Amino acid sequence: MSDVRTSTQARGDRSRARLLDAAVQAFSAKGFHGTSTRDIATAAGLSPAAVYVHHRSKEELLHAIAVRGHEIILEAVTEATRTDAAPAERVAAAVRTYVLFHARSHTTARVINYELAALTEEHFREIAGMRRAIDTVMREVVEEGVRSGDFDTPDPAKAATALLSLGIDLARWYRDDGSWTPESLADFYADLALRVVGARP
Amino acid sequence: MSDVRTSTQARGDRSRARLLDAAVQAFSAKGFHGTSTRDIATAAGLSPAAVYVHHRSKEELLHAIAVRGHEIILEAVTEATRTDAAPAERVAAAVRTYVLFHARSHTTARVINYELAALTEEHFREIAGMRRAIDTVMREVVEEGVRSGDFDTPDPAKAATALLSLGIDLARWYRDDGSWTPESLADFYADLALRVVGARP
DNA sequence: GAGCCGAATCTAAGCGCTCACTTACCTTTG
DNA sequence: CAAAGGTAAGTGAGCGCTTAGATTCGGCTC
Repeated sequence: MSDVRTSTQARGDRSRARLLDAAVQAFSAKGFHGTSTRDIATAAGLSPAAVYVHHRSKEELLHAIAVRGHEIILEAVTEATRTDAAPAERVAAAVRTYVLFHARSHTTARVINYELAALTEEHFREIAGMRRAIDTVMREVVEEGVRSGDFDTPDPAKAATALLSLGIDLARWYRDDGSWTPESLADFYADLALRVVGARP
Repeated sequence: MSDVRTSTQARGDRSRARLLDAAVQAFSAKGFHGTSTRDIATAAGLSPAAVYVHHRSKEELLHAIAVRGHEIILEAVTEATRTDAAPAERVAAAVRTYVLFHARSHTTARVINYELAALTEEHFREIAGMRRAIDTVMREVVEEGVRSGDFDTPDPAKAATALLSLGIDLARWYRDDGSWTPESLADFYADLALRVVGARP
């Protein structure tokens, strides 16, 4: 095993990651169709052709970004709700986690929420499945709270949709240079989530 | 005055409107950069060059769509809150109006909420001003309710942002062929808004 | 009311340019 | 030397937009 810093393998891995990172930044700022493969290569410090050494196509870059992002979110939300705490605590934890991700990783979040129409039909269906899974996690916690009598809402499915909606839209308007921190937003939205589902005081 | 159906003037007006309409559909489905001027012209039943008879550029089409859409929303929300009803009723009316627009006109709403990055800096600033005005209307109703003691929320500005956020994101996920009607969503979100601002029962 | 003009609508053709992606080749490293 | 990383120099296709000119039509003249 050789020095990691000079290994060909490690160099390749680093370039691959730099390209993905550059693609996230560019797709977020200019959109998939507004970004050229030259933009991505240049931002990664490589020649235009280098994109195709590590990725099959521009669309495959978007797909990789989308899969990774949705995996992270699904795991985080699942983790947050997989406790034996009361429904109120679990909903608050799920929303807090979800909001923190969308605020802290708003660049990635913008790409994986707003650029999905540029995916191939097959890739889109794959991502749509992951999104349905995230939706299901949130809806089931709300439904459970309603069944147990902890929550009171006229429509648990709409309530769950609204909670996810708030997190997603956060990625659209959130600015790093604003005065609202991810943590203060997570606090506010966690409290708001309990109002939305009608959690008993 | 000649027959309207055959007048040159009327033909021109109709083409202009058809181009704008085609642009809304295309921008919504494929994004600004994913749409070609040929797409727009073809959808409007005209040759590619006809776009430039009625509009200066592709960006100017987007600008016209954005101005129109924001004018409608600002007027609707202002109208809904300009009554001497109690704050709770005014917030509910504003949210109801806002949600109805974003559900019924989700195609337009998608364009004017998600394609603004493609505007020139000057046009973007113009639209940003209109968006701030909409934000102000909503925030002021919430703040007034808090001052009068009708509402109870730890952060009126965040609450107002959340209410607008819900409406905007609705345009992203709403489908005409879904089972949720604009009216049922408006009802649900109006009730939800009162929970969010902590309206006294 | 026939004949014509000017303005507006619209298109065929195509301009210069950038796009995503490929090929043929060199370099680095184990 | 084999395998992987990387690039210079393209490819054809499609882009936004322009130009030159044909067509349409209301209104004016006599």
